[in-house]
Amino acid sequence: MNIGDAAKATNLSPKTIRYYESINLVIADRLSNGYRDYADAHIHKLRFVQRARGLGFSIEDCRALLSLYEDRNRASAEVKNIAQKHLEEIEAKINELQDLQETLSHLVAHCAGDHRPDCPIMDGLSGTVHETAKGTSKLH
Amino acid sequence: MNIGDAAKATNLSPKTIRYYESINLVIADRLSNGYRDYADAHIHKLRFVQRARGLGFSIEDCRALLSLYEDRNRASAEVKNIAQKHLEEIEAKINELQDLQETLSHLVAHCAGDHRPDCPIMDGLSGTVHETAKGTSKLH
DNA sequence: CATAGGGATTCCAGTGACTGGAAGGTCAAG
DNA sequence: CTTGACCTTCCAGTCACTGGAATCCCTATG
Repeated sequence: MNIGDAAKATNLSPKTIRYYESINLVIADRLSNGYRDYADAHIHKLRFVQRARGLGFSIEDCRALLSLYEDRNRASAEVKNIAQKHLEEIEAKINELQDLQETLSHLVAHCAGDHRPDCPIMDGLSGTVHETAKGTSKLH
Repeated sequence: MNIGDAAKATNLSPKTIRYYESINLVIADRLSNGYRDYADAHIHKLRFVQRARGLGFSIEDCRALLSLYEDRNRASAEVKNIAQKHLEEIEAKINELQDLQETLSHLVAHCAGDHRPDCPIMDGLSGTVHETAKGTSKLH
């Protein structure tokens, strides 16, 4: 199975599959013409990574999860540990974004949004206005 | 005022301030020795950008907002438009993350997390298990 | 006056996870 | 034999910085 078919089978792009190989995540065999060759085991690994990425795991998490996936003697505790950490990061980010949402939606709600220059959003950004007791939020 | 003091006054790093200048966002004057020189107007702009970034606006949004900030004849509608779009992106991302959180927290909750290899998280990632009717989520 | 330090300057490279595009090799069909 | 669809590699760009190297400038002290 060549890379195009592997792409269809995994819902990844050929580019992404080549990228995964370049970082030694999933390495295909090669045919005599230099083309990559994908067997079922490769497809399973790629689909595994595709799902893990879809759940927001980083590539390094995927690498760790993949090696646990291949390990018949793994402890589920190791898997759970990775997933738990990731879940906490997601929850932290949700909280961050909800804070931003709250601040922004208030500003937006109070802006007339007409031809006049007066604008509570601008006032908020320029510090004209008393800040809410949040501390400056940082994304990422 | 040189860049170190400007950094303290704006809660940005000198690196970041130089970066902002390199992308023509906030351009300082120069002293005869080549040092950047920051006047009050520069500091106000930098603080404005710092707050906007803190609310998650992209640099390009900041650029647009800054030019509206400087425009005495702006229409608040333009500001609101930018903020509204950004707010919608934030809300979309919150929804995405909440979907992930739900899926992940279920998987994590059902994993024993002990020395045994059996693991519902792994089952979920390997596609062993029936998927919930969500469609594959994509992060960005 | 030499020197030591703490600034400042520029430029290059790296981050994460791809994606786009160029230049070229391979294969099956007509 | 040509066409077109595929494959290969490599380089560059994304976003918003951040780290680090090499060099320069300013002030204070011995």
